[in-house]
Amino acid sequence: MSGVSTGTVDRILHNRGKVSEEAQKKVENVLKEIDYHPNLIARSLALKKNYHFITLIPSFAKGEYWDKLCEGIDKAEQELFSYNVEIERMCFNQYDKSSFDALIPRIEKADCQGVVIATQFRDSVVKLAARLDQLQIPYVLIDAFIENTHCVAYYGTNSYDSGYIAGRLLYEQIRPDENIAIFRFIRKGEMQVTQVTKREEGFRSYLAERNYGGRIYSVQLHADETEKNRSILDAFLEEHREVNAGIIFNSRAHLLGNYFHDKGETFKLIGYDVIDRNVECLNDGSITHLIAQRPEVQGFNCIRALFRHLVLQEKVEQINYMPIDILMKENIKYYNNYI
Amino acid sequence: MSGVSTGTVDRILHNRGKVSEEAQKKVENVLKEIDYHPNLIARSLALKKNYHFITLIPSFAKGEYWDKLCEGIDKAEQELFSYNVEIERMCFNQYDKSSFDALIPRIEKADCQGVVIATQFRDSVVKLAARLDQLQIPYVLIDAFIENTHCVAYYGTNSYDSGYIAGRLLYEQIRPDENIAIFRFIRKGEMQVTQVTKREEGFRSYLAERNYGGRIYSVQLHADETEKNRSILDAFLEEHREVNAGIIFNSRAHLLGNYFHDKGETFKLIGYDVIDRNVECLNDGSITHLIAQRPEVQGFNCIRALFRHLVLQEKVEQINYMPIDILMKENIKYYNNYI
DNA sequence: GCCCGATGTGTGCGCGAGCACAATCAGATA
DNA sequence: TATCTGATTGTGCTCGCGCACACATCGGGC
Repeated sequence: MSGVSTGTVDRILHNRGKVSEEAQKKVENVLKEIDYHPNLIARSLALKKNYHFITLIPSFAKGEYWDKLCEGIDKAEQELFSYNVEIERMCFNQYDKSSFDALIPRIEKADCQGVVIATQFRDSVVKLAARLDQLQIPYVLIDAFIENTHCVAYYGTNSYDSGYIAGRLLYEQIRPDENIAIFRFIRKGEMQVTQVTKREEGFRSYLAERNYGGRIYSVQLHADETEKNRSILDAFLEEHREVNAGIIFNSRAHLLGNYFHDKGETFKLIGYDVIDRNVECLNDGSITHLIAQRPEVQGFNCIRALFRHLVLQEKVEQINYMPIDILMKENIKYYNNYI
Repeated sequence: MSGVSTGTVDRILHNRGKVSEEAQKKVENVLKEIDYHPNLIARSLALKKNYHFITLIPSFAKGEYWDKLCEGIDKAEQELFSYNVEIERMCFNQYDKSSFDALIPRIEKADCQGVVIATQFRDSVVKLAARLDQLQIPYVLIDAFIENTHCVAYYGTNSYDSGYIAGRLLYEQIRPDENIAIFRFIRKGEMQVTQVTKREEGFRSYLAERNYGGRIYSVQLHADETEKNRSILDAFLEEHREVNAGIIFNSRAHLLGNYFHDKGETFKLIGYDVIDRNVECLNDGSITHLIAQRPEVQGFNCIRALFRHLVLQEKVEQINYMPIDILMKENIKYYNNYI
């Protein structure tokens, strides 16, 4: 259209220089005129580049949070198959920082084009991020945002606000001076996750703003010790017969739900995360509300962010707070994986 | 790999016949061995087909439901640009069936490959669907599912259940015998939408199951007549001072929210749809809950369904109920357009 | 022995881009 | 005038696939 060869147009599009001003002008005019946009499909075909992404997330069992997140990653991988995007999944033990650290050298050697990182271990992530910055490998963070990094994108919820909402949900179910319980599961060697701390802060803030006048008991339970927990709970409830509402800030609400269900007692319980076992409790009434985000969407978006950044070269929003979803028995069945 | 030419492989892949059994075997073995999947990108490039989709939705103002839905459609169009997908938007007047009917011949003449239809006018949609079935043009329904059609997909919410949930949300805020109000906006010539009827059924069912003992008043208001409504509401609230909770089953909750806000009165109000004006009310406290679905996701998915069906030739789930989202002041700000 | 159609099989082009390399041209230099 | 040089510009191949068309082989009818 402008009377020059495709080679010249190519030079202009990618401004590789070596083009006369005259040609430049002519071509630019035509580009504007026809509102030219490169055909990304043809480009991807011609480039024939392979994209190797690595995901670094905690290992998981079927139906758990990270399993659902992985579903989203799988979906993204399928969808991007024809763009030669391949995803390598590396898992670490979320209760063992060293298992995370051990993966760092493997990533450096892997010759990958992008990394998705679950931010369980803040310091290690900062270290890894710095290394990736050096290597100019883009990365995406899931779960908690970490300021000192140059991540391409972050996907997670605002923990404080999700706790704040939990505050409202519980508060609306009790009298303004009714005592409540916060349940905690401690596992040997497991440190308190920031996320959980922040949720609790938000929760307490809401109650404080409402001038809530009850007492908040803290009940310590032990992961994987059902019998011991049973007696702790029995003792607690015996001592505090007036307490019939509580909250737990991680995804283990089902352990409590099962306890109350077995006992045939109704208790207003709020928990986090739509994992299969929590959903069962929601359905049988032993959990009243779940606060959640869509892990599948989160996983999908992480991969897509890398893809958009690298392949489509679009600008990706850096901080992406996931919507905070409120699930009850009545709407859980429609909480499908719309990706 | 199997010693035959690409032409033969092509014949086998598309089973166009004219292939010896021997060649067939050899090629199939290799295909299995390398787990062959066609490169959709290259295919789409080679086919160089243009896809012309038409959307048939009500006309809208900025920030309204259908506007948001259109955002999703825009997004899909952008994303599918390189696949030569083009979308023509046809709008009708949602209060005038004839405006819908008038578009039917235009669609028939338009030589399109797919249609998205908002199901305001059931009979007309059935007629159009039958015509499209004849022409073998796939179509997707939004809003209400209509049984007698062969739509490729349907995206919408279950109206009954979304009303049922509203029942719970309101019930939890009142005493079990406290009187409440259902507000309705009547517009001249506007017929009651099925969706609204179903929501009310669900709502009443919930209360009935709870053995709710209060009275449910029905308050008739008039769209576009603010002054008249003000006096109707003044009169109603004067007569029924005990009523301070209510619901409205369409997206016009903001009209009531504004009324209560102006009056400086607190009233527990539940409404539908995250449209801009409802969000303002949620934020200033004049609406307590909104029940919603993500219109952007819905719009996006409709187009994507046609794309997947026609271009990717994937199987698309026919009935897709959208999640029923519960929005409050505290979580509305995170209700972004994650597509 | 020749032409015929039927049945298999192979070849070449192009979709829209990227990229390496070849070609052209004007002016400077020997 | 012939050669060289640097600045431009053009050409040709490739990516993986679809498709039209050319080609080869074989048996049957005249």
